[in-house]
Amino acid sequence: MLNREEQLRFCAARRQAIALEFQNLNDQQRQAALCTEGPLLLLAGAGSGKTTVLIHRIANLMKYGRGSDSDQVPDWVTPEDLAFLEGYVRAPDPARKAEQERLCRLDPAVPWSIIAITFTNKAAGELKERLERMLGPAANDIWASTFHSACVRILRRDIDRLGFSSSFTIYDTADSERVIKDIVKDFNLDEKTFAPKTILGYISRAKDAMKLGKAYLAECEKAGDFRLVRIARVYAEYERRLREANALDFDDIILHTVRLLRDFDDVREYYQKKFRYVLIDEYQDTNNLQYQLASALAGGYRNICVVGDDDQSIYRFRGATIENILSFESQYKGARVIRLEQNYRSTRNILEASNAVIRNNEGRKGKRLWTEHEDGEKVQCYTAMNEHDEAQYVAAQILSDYSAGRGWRDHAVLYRMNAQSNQIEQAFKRNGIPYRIIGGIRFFDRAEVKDMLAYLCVVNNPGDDLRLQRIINNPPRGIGATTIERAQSIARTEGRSLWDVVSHAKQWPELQKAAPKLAQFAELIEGLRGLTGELELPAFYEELVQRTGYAAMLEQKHTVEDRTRLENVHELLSSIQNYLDNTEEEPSLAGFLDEIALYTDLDNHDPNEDCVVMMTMHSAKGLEFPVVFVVGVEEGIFPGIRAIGEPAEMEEERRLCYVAMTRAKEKLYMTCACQRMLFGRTNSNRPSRFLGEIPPEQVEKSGRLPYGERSEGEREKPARRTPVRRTYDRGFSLGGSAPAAGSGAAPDWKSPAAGAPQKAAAPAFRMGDSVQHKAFGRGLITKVTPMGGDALVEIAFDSVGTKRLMLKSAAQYMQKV
DNA sequence: TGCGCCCCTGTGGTG
DNA sequence: CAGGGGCGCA
Repeated sequence: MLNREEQLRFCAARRQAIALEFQNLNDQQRQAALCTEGPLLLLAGAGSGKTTVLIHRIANLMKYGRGSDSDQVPDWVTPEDLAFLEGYVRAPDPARKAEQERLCRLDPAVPWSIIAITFTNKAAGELKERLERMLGPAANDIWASTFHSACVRILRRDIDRLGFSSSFTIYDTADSERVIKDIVKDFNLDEKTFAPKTILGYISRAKDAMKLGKAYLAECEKAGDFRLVRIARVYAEYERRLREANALDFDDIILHTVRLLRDFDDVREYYQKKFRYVLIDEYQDTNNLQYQLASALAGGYRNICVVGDDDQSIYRFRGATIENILSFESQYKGARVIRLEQNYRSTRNILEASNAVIRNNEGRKGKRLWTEHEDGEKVQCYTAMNEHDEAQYVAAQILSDYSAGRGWRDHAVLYRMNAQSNQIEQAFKRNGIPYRIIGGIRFFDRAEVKDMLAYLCVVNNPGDDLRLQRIINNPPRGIGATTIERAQSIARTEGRSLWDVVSHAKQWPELQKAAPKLAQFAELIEGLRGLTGELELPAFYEELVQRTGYAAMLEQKHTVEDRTRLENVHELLSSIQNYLDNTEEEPSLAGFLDEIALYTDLDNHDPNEDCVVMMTMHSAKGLEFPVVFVVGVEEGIFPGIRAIGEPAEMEEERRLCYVAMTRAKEKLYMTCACQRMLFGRTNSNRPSRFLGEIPPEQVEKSGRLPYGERSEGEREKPARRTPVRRTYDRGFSLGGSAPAAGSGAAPDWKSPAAGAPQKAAAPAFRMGDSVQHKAFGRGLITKVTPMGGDALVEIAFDSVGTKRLMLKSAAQYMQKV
C-alpha cells in the first residue's frame, strides 16, 4: 500500500507513462485520448484530426482502461513500482515496456463494451478499418456503426415486445411516400394540399418529438387545427399500415429503439451495463431522437464522448438541432470540453477564407482554426457567362492540372443540388475526363433494382403488402389494377394482409375471374420461398431472376436502356456477393435486405479509382480533396432561394459553405455564372453573398466583366435578361466600377478555354492529323464536326481509346506531330 | 388488361 | 426538363 502522497505521484506517473504512447498527437488531441471517464465534449474543427483522436482514445480504453484518467491505485502497487514508473517516464526503457503496461492498466475495456456511432456507413467503415489496423482482430467486436444499423441490431433482438416481428422490413423514403399517397387517396384528400412530402415532414417531426399517431392526433384535435387533424389521421393510418406490414421507416428505427430502452427496464439495463463507453461522432447533426438514444445508452456509466463542430451542422432541415451540442455542458454537469483547433488539412489561405465566411454567423460556440501550413494559392473566384461556360472552366482547370501531373482523383466538384451535376457531367464527357457522380440517382433507387429487391422482400416477408403490389404484375401476368384494387379492399375489410387474400383468392366470389392467375403467382412466390432453405443466396437470386420472368421480359426488348436494366439486375448479384464476403454474421436474406436498406451510394465510393468525383456539398462532409471546385455560388442557388429572408436557414447555408470550403487541401475554386439555365428557365443571379465575405487578400478573381462591359471578342447579342446589380450585400464586385473590396483589378483571364469565344484561335487541326495530347498521349483525328464556333473532334488515341473532345478546349493540350 | 401518348407539375440537402 | 399520372385506344 502506498501512502496518500505516493498515490498521487503514482497516478501522475501513470498518466505520463500512458501519454508517452500518444506522442504523435498534439496536446489537445492527447488530452482527449487520455480523458476516458465521464462526459466529454470534443469540439473538433474541420480537418483537426478527430477520427485520429477517436481511434487513439478507443485504443487507450482497450489497453489501459481508466488508467490515464483515475486517481485510484490498486492496493498491490508497491513503492518500488512507483519508483520504477517514475523512472520509466523520465527515461523509457523498451525492455521493460511490459512491466509499465502492467502497472498502468486499470480495468481495460473489452471491445464489446465500446460503441462508436457515426452517421454514414462510410465513416463507420473507415473507423472500423483504422481500428483494426491499430488493434488487430479484437477491433471487430467494437460496435462501430451508424445510428441506424446499431438500432436495427438492437431491434432485431427485442422488437417483439413492441408488437413487431423480428423479421421486420425497412421502408425507404420512396416506400413511405407510396404509402402516404395511397392513404391520401383513400381518405379522399386533395393531393395538392396534402403532398406526401409535406405530410412525411410532419410525421417525421412528430416522431422526433416521440409522439405516436394517437397522441399526435389528440394533440392536433385539441389545438383545433383543421388541416393538422387530417394530417394526424393520415399519420395514424400510416402507422397502422406499417405495423400491419411489419415495416419500419428510417425514423421508426430510432424511435422504436428509444421506446424499447425507455419502456423496458431489463432491455435498458442490459445495454447500459453492456456499453461502458459511448462515443458519438458528428454530434451537431443529431436530432432529438438520436440525442435520446445516446443519453439512454450512456445512462449507466455516463461515459459519453461526443465529437462535433457546431459550425458544420448542416442537417437542420431533417430535425438536427445544434442545441444538442450547444447545451451538452448544461446537460451533463461537470462535462469536460476539449477544443481541437489546429487544422492539418488546408492551406492558410483556404482556412482564412473559410473562417471569414463562418464568422458571419451568430450562435456559435466560437472557435478559430489555425494552421502551420503555408499560405498556398489564393481562392480562385471565377465568374462565368453561363452554366456552360462554368462547366467548361472547371473542365479546363482539371485538364491543365492533370497534365501538370495531378491525378483525376485529386479533384472534387461540389454543388448545392444534384440537378446542377448535368452541365458539369457534359463538360467532362466532352473533354474526356473520367468522373464519378456520388448520390443523385442511386443504384438501389433504379426501378429494376427496386423490383428485384421487392421480390426478395416479399419472399422474406409475405406481409409486405407494399412490395407485393409492386411486383404482383411485373412482369405483366394479367393481374390488373381492378383485381389488385378488389383484393386490397377485401384485405382491408377483413383485416388480413394482401398476401393472405392473394394466396387464397378462390374464397372470394369477386376474385373468381382472376383466381387462377393469382394462384399461379402465389405458387411462384411459395416455390421461391421453398428454395431459400436449399440454395445459397447467389444461386437463389439467379433462380429468382429466371422464374419470375423478369430476365426474359428484359431480354425480349432490345433498346439500350433495357440492356442496362438487365445489367443492373445482374449487378445486384455482386451486391449479394459483396454482402456475403463482408458480413460478420450468419448470412441470410433478411441480413442482406437490412444492409441494402441502410446503404447509400456514398459508401460505395472507392477512393482508389482515378476519377474526378462530383457530389453535393452535403455528401462531401467528412471528405477531403487536394483540389475542390464549388460551383453555382450564386444568390438563389447557394444560398438557396428558400434561405433568403430566413436568418436561421441562411446560417445553415453559410455553415454548408464552410463545410464545402474546408474540404479543400491545396486549391479551392468557387464559381458563379451571370446567367444560368436551371429547370428549363434562364435566370440571372447575383454572385453569392458568401463570396463577398471572403477577404480580398485571399481571393483571386477572374472571368467575365460586370454586366454592361464587354470584353474584346464577345460577339453574341445581349440576351434579354433582368438587369444585374453590380454591388452586392458585402460588396463583392467583379472588378470595374463598383467601389468595393478588391475592386479595381481587371479580371484576369487565366484560361483561354473559358470565357468568351476567341476568333483568333481558329482550329488548325484536320481529319487525319496525328496529335500529341498532354493527358491522353498520341492519337489520330478521325472526324471533325463543326459545331457553332467550335468543332467536335474524334480522336483515336493509342492507349486510351477513342475520345470526343471540343476542339477549342482540347487545342491547348494538344499539338500536331 | 396493357400500352402509349400527352399533359402537367415541381424542381434543396439524407439515413 | 423529367417523371408520373390520367386517359383513350387496341
